[in-house]
Amino acid sequence: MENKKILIADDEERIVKLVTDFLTAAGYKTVAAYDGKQALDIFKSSKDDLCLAIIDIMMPEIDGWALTREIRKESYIPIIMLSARAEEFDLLEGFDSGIDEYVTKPFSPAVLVKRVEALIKRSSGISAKSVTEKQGLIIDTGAFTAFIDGKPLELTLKEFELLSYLKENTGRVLTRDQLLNSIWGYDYIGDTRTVDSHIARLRTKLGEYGVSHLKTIYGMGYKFEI
Amino acid sequence: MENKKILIADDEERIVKLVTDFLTAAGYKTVAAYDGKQALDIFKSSKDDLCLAIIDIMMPEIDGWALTREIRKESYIPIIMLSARAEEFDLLEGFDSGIDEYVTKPFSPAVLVKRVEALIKRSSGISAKSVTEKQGLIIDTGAFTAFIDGKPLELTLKEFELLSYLKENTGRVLTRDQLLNSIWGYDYIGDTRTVDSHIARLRTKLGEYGVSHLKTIYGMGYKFEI
DNA sequence: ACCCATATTTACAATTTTTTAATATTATTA
DNA sequence: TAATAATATTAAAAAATTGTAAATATGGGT
Repeated sequence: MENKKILIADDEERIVKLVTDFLTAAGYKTVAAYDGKQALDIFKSSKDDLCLAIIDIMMPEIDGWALTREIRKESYIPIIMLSARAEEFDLLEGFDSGIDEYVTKPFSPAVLVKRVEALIKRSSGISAKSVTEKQGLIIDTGAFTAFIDGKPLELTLKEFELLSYLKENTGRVLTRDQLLNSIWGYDYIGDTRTVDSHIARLRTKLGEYGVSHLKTIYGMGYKFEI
Repeated sequence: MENKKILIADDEERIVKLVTDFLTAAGYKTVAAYDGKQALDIFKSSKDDLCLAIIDIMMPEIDGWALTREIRKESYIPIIMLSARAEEFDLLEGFDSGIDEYVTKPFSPAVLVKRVEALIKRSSGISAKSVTEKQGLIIDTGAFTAFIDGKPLELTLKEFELLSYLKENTGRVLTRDQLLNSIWGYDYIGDTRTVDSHIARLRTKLGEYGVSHLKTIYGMGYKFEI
C-alpha cells in the first residue's frame, strides 16, 4: 500500500530473494536484512517507512522472537513469522506477542503474498497513526502513548494534547490564548489559569525532562525547547 | 479407548510431524497418511482402531471432502478438518457431511490438541489429558471462534466482532464512533453506551485477560493492548 | 403469537479529569 | 531593592466520562 516498505529479515539469502521477487512483482517495495541486528537497525532508522515485517525465527545475533519484542515496544506494524521447521512453533512463545501470521517453510510465495495483502488491507483501515520523536520524547497519537527515554508516561487527554501541540511547535512561543484555541477549541472568557495548571501537572509528570524542556516565557506564554 | 489411534491425513509432511509431535506429547497414538488414498486405505484396514481423524482439505488422489464422505459411509468417528485458508470453508460444503471441527492454518498445535481432547471426551465420555499452554488470545475468523490459552470463549456476534476489530487494531485507540461505524455500521446520533456495554460483557467473559488487555483510554475510547 | 437469546437503552453510581480559586513564589522594572 | 505583575502551587469544587446493572427492545425460531 502507498509507498511504504516491507521489511524482510532472514539469514537465508535464497529466501530473502524469493520473497523479495514475489513481493516486488506484486507491487510492494521491500528492504532486506540478513540477521536480527541488521533488521533492528533498519527498523529503528526507518520505522515510519515500514508497513509490515516478515521475520524468520532463526537468525544470528538477534533471533526472531527477540526482534519481535523490540519492534513491539515501539510499533504495531503487522508481523509475519517464518519458521524453517514446524517444531519451532512448539514454543508458542509468540502467540501473545503480537504476531499476526505464522508461515512454515517451505511455503508457497503466492500464499505468502496473499497473507501480506490481507494484513496490509486490514491494517490500512485506520492507520492514521503518527509517531514522532524529538529529544528522547516519543509521541504516538494513534496509540495515545508517550515515552521519555523509553519510559511510558501516564497522561490525561488534555495533558497529552498539550504536550503534543507544544512539541509540534518546538521552539515557538505559544500564548495561552493560542493554546486554548487550538486544544480547547473555544475563546475562553475571563482569565483562568487553566493552561498553567496543565503545564504544572505536565512538568510534574515529566520530571527533570519537563523542567528543562517546557519553558515559561514570562509575559508571553510557553514553549517546548530542545 | 485409550489405546486407539488418531489418523492424521495431510500431504504436508511438516504439518503431519507437528501434529504428531503434539498429540504424542499429549499421550495419544497416531497414524499418518500423506494423501487421501493412503488415508482411506488405513481407515478401511483399521477403522476399529481409530478414535478420531484429522484431515486436510487439499490432498492428492482423494481430497478431504471425498475422504470424509467415504469415512462417513462406515463410521462416525469425530473428524477435524484442516484448511490452509479460511476461505476454503466458505463453501460450507461439509457442514452436513459430518465434520466436527474446522481448524484454519496456521493453527496453534495446542489448540488443536484441545479440540482433539474435547472431541474424544465428547464421544467417549472419558476425560482426555490436558496440555496447559499460555497462548493468549487466538481468533479464528473463519471458524468464528476465539480462544484464550486454548479455552474457547462463548461470544455473541457483536462481542466477537468487537474483540476481533480491537485485536486487529492492536495498540491503537479506537473511539466509540469508530467502533460504531466499523462494527455496527451506522451513524448514530447523540451518545450511546452501547459500546461500553459490550466492552463490559467482553471483559467479564475474558476474565483476567480482558481486564489486562482491553484498556479504556479516558476521554478517547478503547484499545487492545498486548 | 410466543419464547428465547441477543442487543440496546436507561439511569445512576463511581471514577477520573478538568477547572476554579486562593495563596505563595518568582521575575521584571523602576 | 521594593513594588508590581506574572506565574507556580496546591487544594477543592465542578464537570465530564465511564462502569454497572437492570429494564426495554429486537429479531430469529418454533
